[in-house]
Amino acid sequence: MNDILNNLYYLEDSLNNMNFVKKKVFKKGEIITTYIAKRQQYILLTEGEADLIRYDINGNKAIIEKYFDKDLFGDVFNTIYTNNELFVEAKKKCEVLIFNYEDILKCYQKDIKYKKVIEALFSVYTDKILVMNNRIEVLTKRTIREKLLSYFQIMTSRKLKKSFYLPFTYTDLADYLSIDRSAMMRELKNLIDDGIIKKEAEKITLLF
Amino acid sequence: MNDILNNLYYLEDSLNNMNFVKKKVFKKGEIITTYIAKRQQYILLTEGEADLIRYDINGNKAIIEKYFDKDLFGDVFNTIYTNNELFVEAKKKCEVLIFNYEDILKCYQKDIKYKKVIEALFSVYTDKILVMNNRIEVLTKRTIREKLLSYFQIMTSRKLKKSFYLPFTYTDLADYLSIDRSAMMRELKNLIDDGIIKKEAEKITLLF
DNA sequence: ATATTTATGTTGCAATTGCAACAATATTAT
DNA sequence: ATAATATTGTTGCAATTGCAACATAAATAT
Repeated sequence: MNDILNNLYYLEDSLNNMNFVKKKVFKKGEIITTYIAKRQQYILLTEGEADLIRYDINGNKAIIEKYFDKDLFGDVFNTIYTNNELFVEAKKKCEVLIFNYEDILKCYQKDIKYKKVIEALFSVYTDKILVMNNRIEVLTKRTIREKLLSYFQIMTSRKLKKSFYLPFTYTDLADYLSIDRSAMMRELKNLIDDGIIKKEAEKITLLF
Repeated sequence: MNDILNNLYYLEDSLNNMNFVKKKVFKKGEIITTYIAKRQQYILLTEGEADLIRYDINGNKAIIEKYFDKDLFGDVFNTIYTNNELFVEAKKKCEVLIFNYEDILKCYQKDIKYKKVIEALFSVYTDKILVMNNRIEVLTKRTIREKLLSYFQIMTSRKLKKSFYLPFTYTDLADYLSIDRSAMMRELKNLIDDGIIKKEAEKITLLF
């Protein structure tokens, strides 16, 4: 994971020195970008917090992804074969670097020292794929219990310990697992009663 | 979609002319690669059919992905935070080209004409992400009916027509949607009875 | 041509899940 | 400090789903 972060810091530094990269600032509530037109645009969030939002056919708003410091997003990462509106909204004041695919490759052509920039971009793709693989792994589990355990195992397998802190609220966890919150709470209680997990506020410990 | 295919044909041609690319042939049933060690290896399946297989903790075998002509796979595309065994097994006689990430970047450093190779690789990543986005979109739907309709809409939104042919059996569709097959059949019947879809063998037509 | 395997279609029943509705905390805004 | 908002925790009940167990049809192997 540190590799990815290192790459992203390198990416930010490099981008700051490239003349085709635009720096922009958005206030809370402003739309940073939409994914209606495909324009192979990358946006690196250097500071702030933003949500990728989708409105479905029924007009229901859903938060698809959350972006924080050093997150890289753009239409290429969220192509989907539906015509739902997708856009990124600033949740706080946001500072971003905007650039596009063609310019990145051109800069590499001109100067071989930018190899690491290309590598950093590749690592972002790989990381997105990792995150999505994890999500699919969890979502393909049939029952709430299996979904929870699958998620817990992924969270603990990154490190040696059998415990971890939830990176978001229980309400959000239910959203992430795409299950009903109250049903999830009930199943968490079952897992505790069965001696399979321990739960102290946001800290989950696996007992197997 | 044709862009991606063009890119892949270009990739195959280019790879054939690169000295660090190894050509290999596997018989049916042989293991093409395992994903136990992370080695940034890419494998282009030039001919044949292969399955990405995972054994979970209970020893249950699951087919995670299916590969056909011109599919590119490798450990980078299937990183996940669990220690389940992952490997690719040839379902027919397979011809593959094996190469790795470092060599590809090196070759670009030496000769700028390989820009298109890098582009082709990027497009593979983007395509994988598209496929995964679609899968997640469908899997996050709560009910079987919503899952089916979401999948159908993705299938039809690629083209103007309201109908399409299932690319796999109904049994596999249930697996893809991660739902019980009989429950899915029942819900398909409901959708037909409600006049929402038409179903003729593998052909599905949306009536809305 | 026949046997074997795989896929489709159907149904009763039990288990799981989602929904609604609420109380109790905790967090954030003014 | 107080109000407003968001999160957590809980439960009865109805609806959906998965399971098991079939029959039938289609595809594949011998």
